[in-house]
Amino acid sequence: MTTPRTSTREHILKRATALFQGRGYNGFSFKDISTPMGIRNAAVHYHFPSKADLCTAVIRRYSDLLKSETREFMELGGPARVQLERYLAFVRHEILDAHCMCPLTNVAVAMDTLPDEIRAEAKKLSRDVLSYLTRVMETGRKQGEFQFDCVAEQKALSVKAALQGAGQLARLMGPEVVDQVIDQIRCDLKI
Amino acid sequence: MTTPRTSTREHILKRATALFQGRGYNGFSFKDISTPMGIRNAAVHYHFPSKADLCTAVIRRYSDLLKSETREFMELGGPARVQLERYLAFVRHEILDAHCMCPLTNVAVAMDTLPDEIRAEAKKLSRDVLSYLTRVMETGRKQGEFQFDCVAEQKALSVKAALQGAGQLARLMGPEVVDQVIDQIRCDLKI
DNA sequence: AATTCTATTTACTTATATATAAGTAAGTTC
DNA sequence: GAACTTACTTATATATAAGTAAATAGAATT
Repeated sequence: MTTPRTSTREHILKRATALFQGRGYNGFSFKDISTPMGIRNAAVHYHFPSKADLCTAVIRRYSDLLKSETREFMELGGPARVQLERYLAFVRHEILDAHCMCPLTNVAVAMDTLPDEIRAEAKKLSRDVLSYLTRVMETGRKQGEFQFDCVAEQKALSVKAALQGAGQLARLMGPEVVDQVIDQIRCDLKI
Repeated sequence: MTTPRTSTREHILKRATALFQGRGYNGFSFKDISTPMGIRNAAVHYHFPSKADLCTAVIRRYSDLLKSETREFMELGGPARVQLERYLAFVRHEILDAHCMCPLTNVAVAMDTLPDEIRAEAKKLSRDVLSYLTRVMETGRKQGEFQFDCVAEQKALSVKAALQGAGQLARLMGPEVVDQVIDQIRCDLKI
């Protein structure tokens, strides 16, 4: 072959991401990855011995992406509003352009059918996302950018929950749902 | 057998409901229903020819349950706060006691892998739930029970989205999440 | 008492899943 | 240029899925 070998692994990971986030753990098979790529199932197994390995890598990758998106703020601070908008744009893109759910949704749904590794990786991700959003909320309130009662952690949790739900309702009721929920989040924060 | 035959169908439906809402469409098989019931797969197929039929019935059943829970209010009106609390208690029970997701979540996640019938049934359900919640929000605001800006429909959508998300995050982060999100919903409505 | 209907089992089929073993061509290292 | 590694392939094992056809047991009907 003349194609550079190193890209195959990354290519598999990209397809697996789209499938895992798009259909859930039990909604796709190795064939859905290998056939469109023009390779064999066994080639996928070569790079990722088991489906658990593959999906763990998918979640870890998502986690890394999120960390690199948020690192700046976590280290330097800055306006919370900008950070929130950045996060909302990221979620919006995932739902509307990539037609993907948050991995947390897919893990939660199939929870009882999943290997431990995947559950653990998703729990880690959920803590990271929530601690990030909590800090955004805290900072935003302290700097007078947002207004809300109750604990910042609880507000962050509710925002995350609403966004996950929005992704699901969008599939059933249409894409406009996403912007409506995002708008309501802003509205409830008095932005 | 001496067991009354008419109950088998209902028993299947109950197990299928727990499995569908608990693991998603692609997360269970006929065996998961038949084996614990001490019957054969074929017996399940007798009552529900295909998995699509079975799951459509599950969603329809949920829909009927919801309708009977909400009919009173939709016909007679009354305090919106009472209705909202009733709905919240229903959702809370589903998540914490039955360990079930909303069927809308499970349909949305597996959307691309599902037969049309199921999708159609879920779309119907989503319209029903949203029109009910929208009316609760409208009535609540009109009667001065709730306070919120923006359109009632949008508020209803956001509440529903947050509750769906809460069910997912609860599996990853613990059951307390549900009450936190519910509390925030009340808080944002100034209840 | 014979017949018919209902619910169910037995015994399959077809399809697909994840995974592994064994082999190989091409590149890489010493 | 021999040994080794990378990135695959073919072939196959094992299991599980959804679904069906035919036989049958018990209940209800005539």
